[in-house]
Amino acid sequence: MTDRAPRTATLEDVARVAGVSRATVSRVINGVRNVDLEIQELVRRAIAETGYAPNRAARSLVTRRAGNIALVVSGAEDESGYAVTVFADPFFGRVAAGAVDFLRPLGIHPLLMLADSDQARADVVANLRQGNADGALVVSTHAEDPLPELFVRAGVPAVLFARPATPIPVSYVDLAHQDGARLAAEHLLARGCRRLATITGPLDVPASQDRLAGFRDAMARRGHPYIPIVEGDFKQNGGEGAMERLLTEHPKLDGVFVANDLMAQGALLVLRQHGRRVPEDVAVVGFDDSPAALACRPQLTTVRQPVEDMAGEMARLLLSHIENPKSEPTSVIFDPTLVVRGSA
Amino acid sequence: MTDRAPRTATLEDVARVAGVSRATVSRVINGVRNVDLEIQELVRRAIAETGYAPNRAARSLVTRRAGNIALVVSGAEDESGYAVTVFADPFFGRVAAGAVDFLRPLGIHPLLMLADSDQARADVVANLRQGNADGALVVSTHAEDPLPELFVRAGVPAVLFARPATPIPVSYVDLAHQDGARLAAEHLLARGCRRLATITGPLDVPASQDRLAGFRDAMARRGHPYIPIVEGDFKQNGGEGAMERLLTEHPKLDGVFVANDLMAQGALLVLRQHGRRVPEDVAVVGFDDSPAALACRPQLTTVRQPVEDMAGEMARLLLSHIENPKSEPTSVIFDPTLVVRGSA
DNA sequence: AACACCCAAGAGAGCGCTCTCCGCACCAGC
DNA sequence: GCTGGTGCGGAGAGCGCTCTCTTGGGTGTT
Repeated sequence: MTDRAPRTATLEDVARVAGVSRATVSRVINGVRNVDLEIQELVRRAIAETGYAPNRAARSLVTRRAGNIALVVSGAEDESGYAVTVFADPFFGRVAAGAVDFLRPLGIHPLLMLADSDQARADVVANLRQGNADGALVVSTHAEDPLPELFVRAGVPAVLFARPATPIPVSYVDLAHQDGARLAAEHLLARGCRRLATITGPLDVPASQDRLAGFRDAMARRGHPYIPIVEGDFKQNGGEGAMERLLTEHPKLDGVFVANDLMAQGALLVLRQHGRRVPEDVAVVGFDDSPAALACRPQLTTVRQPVEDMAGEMARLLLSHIENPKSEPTSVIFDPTLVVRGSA
Repeated sequence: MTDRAPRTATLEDVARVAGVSRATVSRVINGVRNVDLEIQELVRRAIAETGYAPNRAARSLVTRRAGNIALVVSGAEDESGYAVTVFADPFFGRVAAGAVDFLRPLGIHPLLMLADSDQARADVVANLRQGNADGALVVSTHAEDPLPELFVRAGVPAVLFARPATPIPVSYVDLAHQDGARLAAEHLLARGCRRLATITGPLDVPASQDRLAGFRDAMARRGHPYIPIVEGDFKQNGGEGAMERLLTEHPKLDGVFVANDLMAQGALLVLRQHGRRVPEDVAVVGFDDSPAALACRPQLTTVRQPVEDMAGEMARLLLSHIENPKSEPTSVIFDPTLVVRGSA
């Protein structure tokens, strides 16, 4: 090669310029231990002069730390050609935002990975085993996601969003879904609704089960043992279909608890089409407090899930597991709050 | 340390098990050059047996390639505490999806970075210089973003989404915004609208300027030299405000071209509040074909921007620049299409 | 004044890989 | 039978860093 690039400065170069040893430069860069203040200044000047930037690969090689973590979305393959629906989902955006907010001050950036097939999951695990990231934040789009198990088996530190459907020894953060559903139930009853129904999420997902159980339980305690339910899919379309059915089967209902905002948005649309005023004729409470809640008219009263904080906590847990690999799995459960807006 | 972990297998271990040299194992792993088929099989077996996973740091150290690329969102600081609004924006989600779709088959994962302050931008550049990623995909949320310039100066390969406001020698992909606006204009005129107006994006953004220019130009050519405009901010709220103003100042308008779907969604809401039927009284055309377009009622007729394909092309360009560092900057301009739905 | 002690700084090994350089074996050509 | 080419595999350097070990000089104690 005749025209090799002007090789970027190394520790050695800085050391030479500063007139000290490589080890000393390393020490001031990593802020460790007794280095004379004058020499520190000397080194710093040499770093500036040479435009030195430490080589992460070399560092990683010896520290056995990548300094990156993975943010993995795992689930079934999307029917559309693109991964669109996952990443464009504001829920995922909130997770990413929460993780980034927590990690950025630490100089850590998440690697975005999509694991929507067994092959992809194997690739992701291999990638982590190769040391491309020190651990993984996992968001599963479906119940029974095999990825967490794979991570556990490979000894890769991982933290999940939401309790796994099958218990495995892995840390996770979650929401007190039942409490959230209770909040919704109490609010609907308090505003005078008496003929209530609920649109649930996919019932193989623990979160859906919990929200349903919490709602039923709260209603039962208050003298409403029977609550009509329709199972949805957490998407707007599903919410529309479910609301149609509910309206057909229970035309006189006056309140609905919808297990997430996207479906609630659909439900609102259908209610309006059928000439029902919200909240006068039918009150609607959603779940999540996603951006969609604000795009609805009336704006959605909803159970807020502090997704960003939860994602931040995931990152915190992951880092501590990376730091201390033999620590026991933990879980952190967050409390939901009710955000009252126009729909109920 | 008494209880050191059972050190993960290295090339050396595989070589020993297979009874060959380290170099040979490396050759079969990287699929290079003449290795006897029998020996290949031997090595593969040894790899499986030892559960070997190559160490990326070691490889990166010698190849001088991270095998990662950065996906950077650069712009002004968010007023909310969280990075929420950026990542929860479906537009960003589509970019991420398009990039991931293109990169995943290549075994490359994007590093998610947020650069919302000068400090953060400096950190991002430093991170790239350290070799944490081989190049950057840049999405700027505002015009005059200083990040691209920083990358160019640091010699970091970068590809931008959208033409930079100030010309700099860097590759980018973009949309033929003017053509898109023309499509909207022609459609509105074709359906009989005669009193048209437009809600623009922030006018310091080239895309906004182009959409406005394209719309005005197309209208002028068809005998409508004057078009009322209101400047928006690309957000739903802004769209609502702008529509209010438009309705006040031009109560008889019968068609609006809104520079993005989010604002169009807001405009639709306001039109309904004011008792205008869409599309009968006022026809509305949006821009982007974002998921919001489907959440509107009526669903939004909009100019589709093939964001996923554009992001994929960004990744392709970036990879080729990484491959061939002295290649000239290029740009690729995509064509918009009109998606006709209910609103116009 | 002699010794122990401590702390700052250097020397040097080594992390796991790639890749160039070589050597060896085999074959064709004269 | 010798030379030259070719194809396969090994040896070994070296990527840039961290970190242990060691050295040397200053300080404190008796």
